[in-house]
Amino acid sequence: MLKQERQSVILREIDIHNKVLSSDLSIKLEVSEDTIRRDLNELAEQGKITKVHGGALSKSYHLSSYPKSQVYSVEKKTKIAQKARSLLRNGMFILISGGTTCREFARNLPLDLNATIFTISLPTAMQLMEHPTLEVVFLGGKLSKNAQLSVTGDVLRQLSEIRMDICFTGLNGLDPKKGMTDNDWEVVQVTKAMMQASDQVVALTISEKLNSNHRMKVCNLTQIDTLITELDEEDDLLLPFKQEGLNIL
Amino acid sequence: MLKQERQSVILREIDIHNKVLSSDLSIKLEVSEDTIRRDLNELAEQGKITKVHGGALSKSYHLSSYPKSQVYSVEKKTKIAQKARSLLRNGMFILISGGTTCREFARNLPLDLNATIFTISLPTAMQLMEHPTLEVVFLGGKLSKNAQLSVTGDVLRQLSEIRMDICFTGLNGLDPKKGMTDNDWEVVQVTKAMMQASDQVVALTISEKLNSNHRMKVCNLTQIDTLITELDEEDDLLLPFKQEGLNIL
DNA sequence: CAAAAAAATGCAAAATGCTGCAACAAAATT
DNA sequence: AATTTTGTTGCAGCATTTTGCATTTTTTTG
Repeated sequence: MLKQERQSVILREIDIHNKVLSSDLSIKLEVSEDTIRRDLNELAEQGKITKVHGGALSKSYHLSSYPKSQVYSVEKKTKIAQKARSLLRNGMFILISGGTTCREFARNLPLDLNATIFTISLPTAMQLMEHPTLEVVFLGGKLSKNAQLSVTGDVLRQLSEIRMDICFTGLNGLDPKKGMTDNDWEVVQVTKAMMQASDQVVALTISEKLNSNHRMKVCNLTQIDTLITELDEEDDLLLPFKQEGLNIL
Repeated sequence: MLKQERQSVILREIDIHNKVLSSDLSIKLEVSEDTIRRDLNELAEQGKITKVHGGALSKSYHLSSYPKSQVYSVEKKTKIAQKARSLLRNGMFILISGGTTCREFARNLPLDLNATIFTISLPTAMQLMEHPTLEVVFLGGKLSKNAQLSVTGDVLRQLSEIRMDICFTGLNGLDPKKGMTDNDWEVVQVTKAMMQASDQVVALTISEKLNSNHRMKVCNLTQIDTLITELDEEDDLLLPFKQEGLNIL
């Protein structure tokens, strides 16, 4: 086996498992550990991996700066939640997605609301469990660790089989021209499906996320019915969205 | 396990819980406490954590986020969780149900376990999301407010369509003659289905629940393979169960 | 203050890494 | 074709790192 072959095997291995052990590779590739070490040194010099005692790690393996998930801008989100309450009616079938804004909304639902709420987000579901009267249905599937919501498996099928009155969704970026955008592919897919499943789509977002863009497109503005931010209805920032036909609260 | 991996795991733990105990980490990571102490010292020197007597704390927040107080008999349940670890293997498909004992089990899973875990319990799922390597699948459905788990709808069907290696379930009453009993009809149904779906059934319970009975029957003792309590294997309380053929841990 | 828990220290065993060297193969040169 | 050059590999010997254990010291707790 050629050196390059070996090294690409090593890189692939690291890509998959985030780590390799010299001893494992030695056996698997049938060369001495010295050779493996030399390979690892070369790859490390090229900056492709991080060499450590006993093997090597993927460069992206540094969870050290793991972003702490805390709810920021709580006041704004509470304000949004309170505006959104005006859209609720007893007997509705409501879809609520994930994110801290939706969670805040879930926390602020009227205590006397009688409705059936579907969700795909674990934290949102936990929040909804505290409500006295709501029926809560969780649409299950494989859970994404980042977003803490169901992203694959049955979710898309399940969403295609239900019809909801209204869908409340958070978002990452909203632009008058480019529409709603996000940077997590799985989240994009499932958000699209949620919108499809609902008669009415309501976007909840703090104003910071207006006029910002991300890699992947979720939908055009035309697919959103109502936009709720913490801003006053007449705020200039909202004008472009109003002109595109969105209902602003 | 490589040193760097271990340290990443430690950092992650601290990020999530804001604190770690050397003794916990020693057990979870299967190294001596000396090694853990050395790791903590290194991380502290790098300024990433704050070392304290008995473990370490996050630099930013000095309060624990995990409401241990809500779980009663934590020590017993931790002991059970640790015994249960011996049944786990990499690559397994594992079903974990709800209840505080199961949650404690979920909290104590080995940090290097690679497995796919299915659950129907919201709190268990939340706990599992904190694990670095596990795949987590939530079996959705209408959520029971009492038990905080999926009880109807698709759950029973979904459970009938999968085959798990092992099922860990908590329980409310276990009697040598009357078998496993509970007092929530929906929970009984879904527990039955979970047992059906698994090759092996493991019951986790604190000893208080032994020899107590409830209204509805879940199953006979013969349908349980292993019983794990906080008691010593030789405890007299366990004798009747051993005689019925249960494997005791 | 005394007992228990945790930490520090020193030490030894094991694992891993490094260096120089020789064997060998492939490519380049004469 | 023969020789030189270059690169790769495995090995032996030595250095370094890591880890666990025994012992002593420090801290915590009642």
